[in-house]
Amino acid sequence: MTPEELAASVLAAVRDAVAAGDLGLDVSAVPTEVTVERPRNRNHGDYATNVALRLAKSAGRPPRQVAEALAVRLRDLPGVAAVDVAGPGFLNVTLDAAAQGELARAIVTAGETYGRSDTLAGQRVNLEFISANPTGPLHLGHSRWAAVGDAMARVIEAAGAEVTREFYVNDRGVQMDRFGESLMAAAHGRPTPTDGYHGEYVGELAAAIAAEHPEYLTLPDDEQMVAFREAGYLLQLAEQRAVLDRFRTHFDVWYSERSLHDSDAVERGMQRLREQGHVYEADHAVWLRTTDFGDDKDRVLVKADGEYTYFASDTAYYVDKRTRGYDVNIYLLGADHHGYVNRLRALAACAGDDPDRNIEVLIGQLVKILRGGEEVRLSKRAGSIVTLEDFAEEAGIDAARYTLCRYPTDSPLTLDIAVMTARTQDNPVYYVQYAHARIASLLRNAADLGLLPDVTAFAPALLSHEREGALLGALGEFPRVVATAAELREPHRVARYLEDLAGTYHRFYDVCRVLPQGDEEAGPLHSARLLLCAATRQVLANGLALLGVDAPDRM
RNA sequence: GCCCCCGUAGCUCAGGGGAUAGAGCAACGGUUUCCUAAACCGUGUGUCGGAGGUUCGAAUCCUCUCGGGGGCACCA
Repeated sequence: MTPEELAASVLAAVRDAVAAGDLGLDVSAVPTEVTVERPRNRNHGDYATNVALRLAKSAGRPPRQVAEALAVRLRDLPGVAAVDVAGPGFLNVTLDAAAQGELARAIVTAGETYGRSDTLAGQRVNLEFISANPTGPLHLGHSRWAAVGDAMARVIEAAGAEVTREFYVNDRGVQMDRFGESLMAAAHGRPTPTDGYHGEYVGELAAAIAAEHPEYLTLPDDEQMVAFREAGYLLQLAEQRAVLDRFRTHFDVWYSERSLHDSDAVERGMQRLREQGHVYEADHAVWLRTTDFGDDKDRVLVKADGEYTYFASDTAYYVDKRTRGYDVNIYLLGADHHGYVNRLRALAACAGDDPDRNIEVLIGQLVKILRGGEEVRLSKRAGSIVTLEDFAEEAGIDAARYTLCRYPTDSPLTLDIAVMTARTQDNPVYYVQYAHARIASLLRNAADLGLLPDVTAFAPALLSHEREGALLGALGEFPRVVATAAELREPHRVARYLEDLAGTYHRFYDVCRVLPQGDEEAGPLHSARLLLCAATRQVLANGLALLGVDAPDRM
């Protein structure tokens, strides 16, 4: 029996009790769902629900009395061994071993689909992340979004939504020109202009472009800057894609800011806002009255000189996403962009949308990096940067992705490069991967003995050991963990769950011998445990896949 | 000045109203004739920054406050 099935049964018991008049409640007071959780303390049964405590007030009865009325009904359920009323009014449910053990069969049968749900079914989600300027290499800050954003996309998909991963290419504006000027200066051996880009990559890029196109060097300055800018842009963009590709983060859409302007998307976006009545002119500029929706000041769309602002691009881009049919538009931004939250939400409202439903701006705190106890500053312009490429190579892709994914993004992350690289054996990713490899090895050994996990010849009631119960309980949590991670946009929950599951497995393994020893004949318990191991391997693999981390068969 | 994030064990951090607040690391000690010891077991630590409030119940929600970090543009 899965926790979901039990929750449904508890809900049915509530309905039944209400219908029978046992709770003094009207049918309308029946909750739409009840929570069934695994108590930390095993003395509190396999599952516990607080539904009686929640209903007590409106029922006007002591919680324990409500609980008793429900307990009577739950005790009759097939698979339920015991129901106790405990503490202030908790219902503690103990399953019989067979009902619990059935889960192993269900998981092995479901295979790669175990953990998926329809929690977010029907939603079309656009998930935008990284969106770095194509003016330099991706750095460690981008790495966090590369890992988290990709995992988030996988998790949301697992919950049944349709997800488009999108990278917005900021290929227009002043920064691009500064980039072009910096390349041109470097190609001539001149010092980097004020506000230009530093760093070795600028010189390397300039040299590569000059070698490929020596004729650029004799162009008039204006044309030359453009030539260098465009060549540098294409090279940088290609490099970013290649680096992300190796990091296993793939985008469905690379959306160019220029293309917004080349099409009539910007004008269409403006039109949409005008129709909604939030656009006005003042001081020769065109403004959007974002203060109508909680922004602390209005924003300029068209500057007095007639140029569109970056915010105008944002507006057009948002409207374009909506036009492409995305109900939920998620922006994963760094903390340095947190000032954008209100204006983006206001923008959605100005476009006539619901900012609580159509747009979600998630702010991720920045990553600090320590090297030798000193903070390494990250800046494309400063030149002293840890690139995504270097980081992934130094730490390994699995360790890099996993480490970046296992923390909530609203907490600042401090990574010591030395810890990531020199002490990799302490990294939780290896703990989880090791559990997978251990089971894979066990399954190989079993196959050598002619034993294969078999869902047809499976005796679930034999899985009655305490550690088997703990393991089954942990396995049953997986679908809810994934669904919650998807709803809250918190993929780190999957990582934390896997660490817990790996530990639970290791403790099971330590006590419960799976394969026959010596000349011992293989019996039903061996088979049952083997299937339990196969189920665990499946969940570990499914979970690691959600994080984009390998599940190795050997370590 | 206004806004956002954080404050939990010696360190790094989990804990989206539930029962006695957890894990890893670090320290000390133990476990292997047989399935991967990258594992497991044991020993100790907490004014959950502080003060109020909400309620059957608060680390969790609300208000205030202290401390740390980040952000404010007709820049991108």
